Amino acid sequence: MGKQRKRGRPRSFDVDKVMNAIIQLFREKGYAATSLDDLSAATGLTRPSLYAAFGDKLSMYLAAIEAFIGEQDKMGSIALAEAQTVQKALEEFYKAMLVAYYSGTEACRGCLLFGTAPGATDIAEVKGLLQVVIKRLDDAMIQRFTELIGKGEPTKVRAAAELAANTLIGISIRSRAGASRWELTNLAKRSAALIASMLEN
Amino acid sequence: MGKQRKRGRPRSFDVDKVMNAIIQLFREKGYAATSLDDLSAATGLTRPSLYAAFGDKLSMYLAAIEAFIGEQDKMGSIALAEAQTVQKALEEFYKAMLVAYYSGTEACRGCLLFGTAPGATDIAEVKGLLQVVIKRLDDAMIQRFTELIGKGEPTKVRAAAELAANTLIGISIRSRAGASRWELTNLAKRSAALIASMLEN
DNA sequence: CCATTTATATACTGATTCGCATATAATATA
DNA sequence: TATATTATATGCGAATCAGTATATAAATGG
Repeated sequence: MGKQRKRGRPRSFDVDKVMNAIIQLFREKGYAATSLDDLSAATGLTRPSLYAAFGDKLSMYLAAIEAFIGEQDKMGSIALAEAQTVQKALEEFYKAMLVAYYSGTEACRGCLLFGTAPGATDIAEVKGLLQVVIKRLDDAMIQRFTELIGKGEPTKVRAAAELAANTLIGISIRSRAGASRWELTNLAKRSAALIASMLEN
Repeated sequence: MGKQRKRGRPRSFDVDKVMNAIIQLFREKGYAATSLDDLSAATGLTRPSLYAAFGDKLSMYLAAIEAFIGEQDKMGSIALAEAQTVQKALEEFYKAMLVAYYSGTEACRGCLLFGTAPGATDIAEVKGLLQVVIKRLDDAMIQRFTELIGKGEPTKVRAAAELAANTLIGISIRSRAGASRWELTNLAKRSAALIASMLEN
């Protein structure tokens, strides 16, 4: 059950490569300011081809977010799971996120979701997606913290998890404001150390 | 030196009221998705009147940010200055911010700057303004913390200040994702308590 | 070789975009 | 009252927007 050729004319492009170009463009200009002509130019595909492959503009944006966040989730989960102290786990987690945030050109920085979705929350699907991802981030932090320190005060663990999650959001926004990778790497280290120290006593 | 009438035909509208309507609209839909027709409809002014009073669309957006942030800065400074412990100062600070974040209709929530500017950083002025405000926020936190606790470890104070600043950014984004005011008030209290406790030892 | 199926290319549509040109209205000054 | 000055109203215009209709190309199945 490999990939037996489908019936009609085959695609002349690589879907993943094109999706990556779409991600970069939305990441650079946000949802509303990105036109289908921009997307067409950046991908080398005509508008009808884009429609056939990804649907309308909103569908493309949502798909781009899913793809971007899916990759981030994967990398983040690995980083959190492998490290065996809270400090190290957070350090590695932020480091993994920063890899993506500083990929591509200087014009597109930060997280596609945290960077551009808050400016498009008038679209219900975007607002919902943002909410879901934040919730998942909070939960992931709470879960890993409790695994690593054993059951502490639940309120304290929750507060620390929220600080850790908000630190990621802050890093996203700061990267879009022009902060350097080095600067945010240091911020991440300071935050990781302080949050970890709070959970020790 | 009062307000002696100017020469020509007088304005038929209140500039502050109109600016407030502009703020609400940009806060709701972001920069790019807000059209001059939208602004015209929301303010009751014709496009030429808007242009005469506020310049082009970008100028209007930047002026709206300055007005919104100016008010936030004022309220935030008061809250930070009046409280005499780190925990109370942060609690009052976030509380003051949440007043503005949850003003207006349900459609427009959160901070005009943190909510919509990161999605418009392809415009240099917007990116610059975002950077400046974040820097000011960091500095304000560092300064007030050192005033309240006396000179502690500079790195620790800085880290705590960054956590406090990122907490505000996180609250902004969360409010746009649909979090309730009550929910974020509690998050703010938990964060304030934990950050304050870190500075005590 | 022909029919079917899928992808691409060209070109069009009707709506919306921002900004301005022109004309009119309302005020102060001379 | 006449003139200068500023604000508002109407409407234009060139560009861009998202989405699609039609025609052509490239593959498979029979």
